[in-house]
Amino acid sequence: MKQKRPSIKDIAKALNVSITTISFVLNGKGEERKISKEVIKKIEDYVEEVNYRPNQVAQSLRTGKSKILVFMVEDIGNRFFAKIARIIEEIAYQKGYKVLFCSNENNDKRSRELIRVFHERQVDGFLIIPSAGIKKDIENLIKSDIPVVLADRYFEDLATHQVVINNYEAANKATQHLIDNGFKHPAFITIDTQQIQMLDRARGYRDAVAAAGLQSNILELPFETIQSPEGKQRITELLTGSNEIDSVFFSTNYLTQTSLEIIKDIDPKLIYDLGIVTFDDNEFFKINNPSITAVAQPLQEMGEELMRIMFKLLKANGKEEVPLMQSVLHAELIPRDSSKKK
Amino acid sequence: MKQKRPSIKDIAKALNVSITTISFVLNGKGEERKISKEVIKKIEDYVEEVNYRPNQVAQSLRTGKSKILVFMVEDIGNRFFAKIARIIEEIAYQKGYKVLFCSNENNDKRSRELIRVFHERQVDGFLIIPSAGIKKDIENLIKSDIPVVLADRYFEDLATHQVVINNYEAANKATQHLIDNGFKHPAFITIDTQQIQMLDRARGYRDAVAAAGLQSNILELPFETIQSPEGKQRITELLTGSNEIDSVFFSTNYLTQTSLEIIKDIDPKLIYDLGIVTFDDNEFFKINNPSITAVAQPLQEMGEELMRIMFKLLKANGKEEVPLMQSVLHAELIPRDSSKKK
DNA sequence: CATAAATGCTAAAACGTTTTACTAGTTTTA
DNA sequence: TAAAACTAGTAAAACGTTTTAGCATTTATG
Repeated sequence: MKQKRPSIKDIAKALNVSITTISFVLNGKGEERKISKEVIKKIEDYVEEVNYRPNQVAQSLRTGKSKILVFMVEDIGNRFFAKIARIIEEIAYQKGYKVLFCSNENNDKRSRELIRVFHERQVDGFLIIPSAGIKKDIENLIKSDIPVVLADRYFEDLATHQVVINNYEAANKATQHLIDNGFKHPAFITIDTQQIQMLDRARGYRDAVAAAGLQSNILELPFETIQSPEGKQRITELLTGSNEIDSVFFSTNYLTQTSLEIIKDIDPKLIYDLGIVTFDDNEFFKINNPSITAVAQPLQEMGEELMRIMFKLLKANGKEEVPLMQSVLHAELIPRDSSKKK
Repeated sequence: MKQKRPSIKDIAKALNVSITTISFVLNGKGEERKISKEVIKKIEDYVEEVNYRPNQVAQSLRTGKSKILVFMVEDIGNRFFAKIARIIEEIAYQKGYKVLFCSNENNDKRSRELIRVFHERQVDGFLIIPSAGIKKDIENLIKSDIPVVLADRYFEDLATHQVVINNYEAANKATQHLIDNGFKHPAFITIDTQQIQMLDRARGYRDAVAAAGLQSNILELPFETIQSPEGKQRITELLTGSNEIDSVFFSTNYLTQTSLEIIKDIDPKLIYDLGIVTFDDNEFFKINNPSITAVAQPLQEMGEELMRIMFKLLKANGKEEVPLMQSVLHAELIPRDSSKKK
């Protein structure tokens, strides 16, 4: 038979003390509240014996804290986000927090909905990789005094705690790397978005080709079309068209993935001729033939930094004013075979 | 200024009705409880106006339901689990449930800890990819009348609701496929575990080589050593040793990943000679040179089936007896270049 | 020796819901 | 026309905690 978990009340009855006393003891305030050693011992022993665990829902209702954080990403099925998620989970658990993950599909409506739902659920903090159009919502969230840390991207003229990488510099170097290796016509394939990290990467590319006196060649694909025939068509056109592209820099992992497929479809040998650099590293890029040069984001560091900031905010507890915490981490170019001039 | 969210009590005061009435109306019991049209309208309008949202924590405390499910996997950073997670998340959200993901690292102690923590948090159901030694804990969990569905693996002589694939058959066919393609010495690399899905895969392999009158050659690596020099050493030995291995069947994705690296290290050309088949597909296997033959698990279907069962259990609500629901889905062999005899 | 302070505890309110049991008035039934 | 049944609600308990305010005793202080 399923038997009810003991509550603080049951313990009180069994030990003939008040629930107040028990609560104090359980929360380590026994000494402070001058509860005698014997009573403390008695309570602790009994709690141990019946394996009492406080009901966290009741605690949440009373204290307004849930010990739950939310990590909102584009797609938890995507390696980049999943890896960070794993790191965040680990750190959170060590501190007694749980993490709810959710995917916004880069969609503003969905982001809004998710923020609303979790706000209602009294989560203690938000770690958000925001879609482009939810600046207002983020602002409101922050106004309601709940800890919010943005990752990967941010909003211009909205002061937020955030952890990003040096996108401009990294993209600039990556393009430079292609140029240094003798490529004369590096193209840039990216998604059509106003997200700042993508704009920065594009700027990095443009400045690098301009500095080298080369011509810039950018293909911007709408997010939705990437997997579609239309998107594939446009990539194919760029690669086989009349302009003499000799190398490509991809702004993000899923573009690379799709494009590598297309490149293989066009001609299995093409990949040996084309210079390739991609944003976001992947175990398989190392294995691939040829191995793929990548800009590796410091996932571990990003997760740690995000949580460091989050815990600072949680500690401050909306009481004291905290200075803005904004970290810019460094992504590292990992040169491999795909960017060597053949 | 941060202002308190309105509670049901505030509404009651504003409209001069009782909180009971409001609760009934909000829960769609207005008609049933004979609340007049006017009052219903009045309440609904006001609720809309002040954008009232019930406090879910309070609801949980009162009803004992949290509308939160847990999906426990080995490692949420692993593609296989992350993809299923995404599918589960999607279905859950549609039904108003949230999903907490957690990684047990294939570790019993950690699994236990996680189960305990979430049980305390009153989650409504568990979707679990269990580590090998937590049979007892799963049993207890089920006894406490909370919905539990296992995925990917199960326990012998413990009747659980579960969704698995036809591991034996799939492994058998995969090995057969190598043999059919002319490989005479297929090896099997797997992890050293008592997990049933791995044992089934091993059986599938053994039976296939035996049926063909070939010799079986199995390398079992402890889970912890896979990324370590020791593990790499043993894989290297198998591949370069005196026994004339001409092909390998990998039992799981992370083994393949590590091994492909090793193969590349041994000799970049080796991969073109070696026959390779792996369990678990990956976007990059299609792209790889040569493309890698894989046994693809039906992720979408697995997620859907898991949730179908979970919702059945949630609906039954521990009241009515539900028949055991056990699904065996079919993994599909996707032949690619790596298993063609050269 | 009277008062003040410290000691060791407890009663009860509060968090925001759901739900059971009830009520006062109106309508129907026999 | 008295009793039964219905209508349109409401009061209050309960879920399991935390926390404020307070209450007897005992000990210290002047």
